Amino acid sequence: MATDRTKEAILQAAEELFAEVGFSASMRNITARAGVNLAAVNYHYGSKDGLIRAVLARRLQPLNRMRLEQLAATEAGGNTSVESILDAFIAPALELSTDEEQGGARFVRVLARSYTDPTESIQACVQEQYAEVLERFTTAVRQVLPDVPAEELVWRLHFLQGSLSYTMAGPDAMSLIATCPSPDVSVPEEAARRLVPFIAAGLRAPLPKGVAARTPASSGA
Amino acid sequence: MATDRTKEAILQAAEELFAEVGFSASMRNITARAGVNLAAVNYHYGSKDGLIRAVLARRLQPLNRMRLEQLAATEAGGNTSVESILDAFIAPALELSTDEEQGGARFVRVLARSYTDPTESIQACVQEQYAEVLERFTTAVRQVLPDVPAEELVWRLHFLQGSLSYTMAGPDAMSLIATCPSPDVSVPEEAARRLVPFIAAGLRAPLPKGVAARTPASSGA
DNA sequence: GTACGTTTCAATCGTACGTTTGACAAAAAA
DNA sequence: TTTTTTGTCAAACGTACGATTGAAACGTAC
Repeated sequence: MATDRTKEAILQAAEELFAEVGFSASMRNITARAGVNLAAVNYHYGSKDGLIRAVLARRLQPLNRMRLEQLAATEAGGNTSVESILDAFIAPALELSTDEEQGGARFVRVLARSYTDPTESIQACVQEQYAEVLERFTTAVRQVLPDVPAEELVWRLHFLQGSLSYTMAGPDAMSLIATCPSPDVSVPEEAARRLVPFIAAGLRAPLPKGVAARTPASSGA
Repeated sequence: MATDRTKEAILQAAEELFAEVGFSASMRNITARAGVNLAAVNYHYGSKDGLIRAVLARRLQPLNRMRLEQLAATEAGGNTSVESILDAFIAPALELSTDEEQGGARFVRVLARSYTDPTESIQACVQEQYAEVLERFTTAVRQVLPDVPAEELVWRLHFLQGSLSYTMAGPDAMSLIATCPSPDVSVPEEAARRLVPFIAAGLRAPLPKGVAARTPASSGA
């Protein structure tokens, strides 16, 4: 069907422009780049909001599926190190970000933008896609690090999410140093390779004052 | 002068709305909340862009000054732990975020938003304000952790920045878990208290593969 | 009190936005 | 063939935006 090409072209153009200028990219810009009519967006996706959700869901769904699969494979293989669990979370994002046939680094930037965007529907979409993954990984890490309370673990996984999204969000944010060798964020591989040990150490960090450690017996109540 | 009240009211209203709905808040909303005329923004700040920069600069300038002062005091006192340096970076932000007479938690959210905003002038403003602080803290941490290469250190400080901004960006992003006790991000104190040990451990983490450790003698070339 | 720079105000400018419409063609179904 | 569905298209809709204007009100110095 010719309609599939139109729908795909819109997704592609939208993804590109969302990465370049953010979600405020106009539908006129998007449809112009896609080479389709302006009304096609509302016809195929109902609204601009629907388009944004479609752009996110197209990549997030396979990404999160891969994360869960790799986590399951890791657990089945008996590898219960923090690094292997973290790798199951980060590596699929890395693969996606280096696969140009998929969104490539482009979509990772879109994803990062979506995390801090105030728009309600974007937040809802991201949360919906992310909820299951976060829950699964929280319980997985909890088993490996039984001394860390559940609440603290959630915090730390959020710190991971923050570092990941901010780092991927764009070269602009990180090219602010003249005196130091500025890191090249355009290669997500580089970021992930450095991020994993950093986060692994953070997850193992001693608890902050006032947060009670959990003894292996008191996990119930 | 009565003009000071107008200028202040605009800053206040803008800060509030930027925290609530992002920088896309309209000038009509801002001036309506401030109880001033629409044209006052362009009169006092030249443009909406100028207003955004003014909102950021008003808080960032004192904040960064305090960070540098506290860092200098820490170094003068001979306390050269990673935690004390990190504290000099985070604690002033925390104090600002708990001081309701200053921006309070509100501004921290605005600040977090500014980090990931794609708008060029916002990026430029943040980078300008942040450059000196980042450089100073990089060299400070480098002295405490001489084995970590400069480039790696820049990466890790960016991870810190990412975690901080994402965590503060909004309660929405973090209230996505039903099964776990959801963290309360509306209290930045809470976030900072948990963030410091996390980041400190990350800074001390073993280097990723492929990143050569720096021997104390080979720091030159 | 008059003159002058500063600040406020209502009104309006032009532009860009997301969305809708109705005509039209092409394919599918009857 | 007729009917219906599906998709595309140019044009326009109403709204909201940032910015500007010129006149009015203010404070201040002479």
